[in-house]
Amino acid sequence: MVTLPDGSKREFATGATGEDVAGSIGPGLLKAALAVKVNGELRDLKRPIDQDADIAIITARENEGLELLRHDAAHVLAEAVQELFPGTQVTIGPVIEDGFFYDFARDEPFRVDDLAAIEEKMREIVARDEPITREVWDRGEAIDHFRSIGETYKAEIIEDLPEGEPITIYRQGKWYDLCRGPHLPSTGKLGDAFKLLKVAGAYWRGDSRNAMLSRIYGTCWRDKKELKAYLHRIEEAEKRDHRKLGKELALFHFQEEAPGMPFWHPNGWTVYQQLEAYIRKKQIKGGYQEIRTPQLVDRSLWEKSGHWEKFGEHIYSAITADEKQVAIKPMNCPCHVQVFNHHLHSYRDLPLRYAEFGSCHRYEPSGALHGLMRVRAFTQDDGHIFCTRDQITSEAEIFTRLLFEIYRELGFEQVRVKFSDRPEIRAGADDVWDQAETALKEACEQMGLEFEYNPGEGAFYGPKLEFVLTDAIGRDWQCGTLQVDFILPARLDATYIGEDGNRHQAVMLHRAILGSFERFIGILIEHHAGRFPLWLAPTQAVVATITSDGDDYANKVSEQLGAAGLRVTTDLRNEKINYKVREHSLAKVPAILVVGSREAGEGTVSMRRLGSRDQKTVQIDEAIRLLAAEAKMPGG
RNA sequence: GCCCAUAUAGCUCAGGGGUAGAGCACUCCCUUGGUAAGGGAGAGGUCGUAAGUUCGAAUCUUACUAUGGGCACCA
Repeated sequence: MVTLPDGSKREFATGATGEDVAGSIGPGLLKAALAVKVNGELRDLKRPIDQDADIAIITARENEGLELLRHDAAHVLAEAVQELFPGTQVTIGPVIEDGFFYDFARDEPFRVDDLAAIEEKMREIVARDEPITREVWDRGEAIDHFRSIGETYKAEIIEDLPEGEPITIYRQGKWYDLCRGPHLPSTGKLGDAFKLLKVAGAYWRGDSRNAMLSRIYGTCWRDKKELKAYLHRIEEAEKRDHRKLGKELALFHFQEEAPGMPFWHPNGWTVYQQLEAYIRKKQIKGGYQEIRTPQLVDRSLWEKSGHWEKFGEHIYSAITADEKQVAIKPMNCPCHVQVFNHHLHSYRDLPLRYAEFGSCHRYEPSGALHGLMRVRAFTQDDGHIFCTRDQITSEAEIFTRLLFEIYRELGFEQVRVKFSDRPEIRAGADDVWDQAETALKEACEQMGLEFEYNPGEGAFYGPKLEFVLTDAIGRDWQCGTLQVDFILPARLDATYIGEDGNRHQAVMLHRAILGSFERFIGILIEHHAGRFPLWLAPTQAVVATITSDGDDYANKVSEQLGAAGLRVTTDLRNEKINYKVREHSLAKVPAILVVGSREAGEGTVSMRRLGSRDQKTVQIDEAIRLLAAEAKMPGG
């Protein structure tokens, strides 16, 4: 007796399979069926259902079905590879977002050029429509078997499976692999909506001490249409790549002599300065005092803070003429403690909120560099709040409100919060951790802040909140952070005089909203696809003439816009207006003000906004009013 | 740092053992044209760097550097 999702019940003989159930409902469903869900557990279609159960037939329409397709694509890939490249060992091949990959162990890594032949072989295997069957093997025999055929990685995987876990082997044609399953009934069900995308190296078990395997990535969809849509989506994302736009819009560049360190050009630096001015305004309003600390600080301070030992390999340093070693600061916190410590503080002074647009350098591994997103020279919108333990909750709350306000004003409505608590390796006593975690959690609760729990992911000195925003095309970026720290104040003796007249150790809250200006601007570029809102746009308006008769008038208009605080340029070139419009549109200038004899006669401009083919003719004053209002920095 | 790929004019790219090519941009000339490329001419590169093979290397080999895609890393 089985119960279908619509509540109806059907009777079957014992040993009936998912296939039988699907077939009894209809031939269409039988054809589309990929697997069956028995009491919530996904199973092969051909596996007998040995009890009364709730049954759902899974087709490609369900996400679970799509995942099955991807999983099978990985298997077909592995079969193809082993057919074409005998001696290659298989390891693992999971489903990932939008596709799958399979890691192979091979002396010669795969090359991009190999993909076409492998994909061709995969299509052949699909065409063969090999039935896929499930077998349960004895554990010891399985290990011996895989070892005997030279599949040492598979043998190792089986050895690591928990005792009692059935060892299932899936066979398709002559090929077979250890797999938990379930799988499609046959390779033909995979269809043709898959594509191999790239090769990559990947460490066995994700550990850089292990051998590097050769990974092949692919994507797989329900049909060709979905595959095409996916490939289109990737292309669209590439169009907003901040490195491409950075070049096109003349925002910044990188060069070989300073890898990972951006050279900001006038356009990019304008965006930077606007963003900085905005954050400065918000932070001052939010009760922060801005400070500035040195770039070069003697090694001894970093030794005392613990950074030299723990992060030494990331620190740039220099030997001075008097043979001292100075570190180019990789972070600002120790310096902020120096400012705090320079005066004696009463509990009445707390909380004390210091902010610095702190320029930091970190020697990041070469392979980690990525445009503005991962750099070696960057500026944090850093801040440290010195407070008492009792103030952690309220300070966390005040900070989080500020952060959400800023994200919203910058156009990011969707923000997730992750709460990371004590890691295995940590400093400080457990009762201190209890207090820090409780305080942070209370702050979240008081604000009604929902968070994902990220166990064991905290900093070694304290728990933290991480703020992840979602951009216009749905990608997540972790930007803001709030970290509770009891360790650094202890190491660097940050204290205050309490009500009782005794010295107490201050608590330090490390916090950033943007994270780094470089990275955040990269995110903004991609979020807006290069079309910055007016307040951030490097050039806000261009006044373009139709003929040289309009030059004087254009200069006058331009001057007035400039006087109103707008960033404006004038295009008097001997070019057709079509040409000028095209060029400034490609440069993503938000407003093109065309002036000809008509406008000059009427004291108007013909305003064309980026992204629109329409234009409207307005008085100069009106144009200034409209643009100046829109160009206002958010947040009052 | 590790694997794979890439590096040719300001940009985007083609070419390929016999001493460099296109389009755009740039300069000059003609054109004064109403909302996404008007026409003509010219200038511009020791083909990422360094070795090697060769009569000859931008082209083949190796190393290095940077960049890209991943992996590891991201305090």
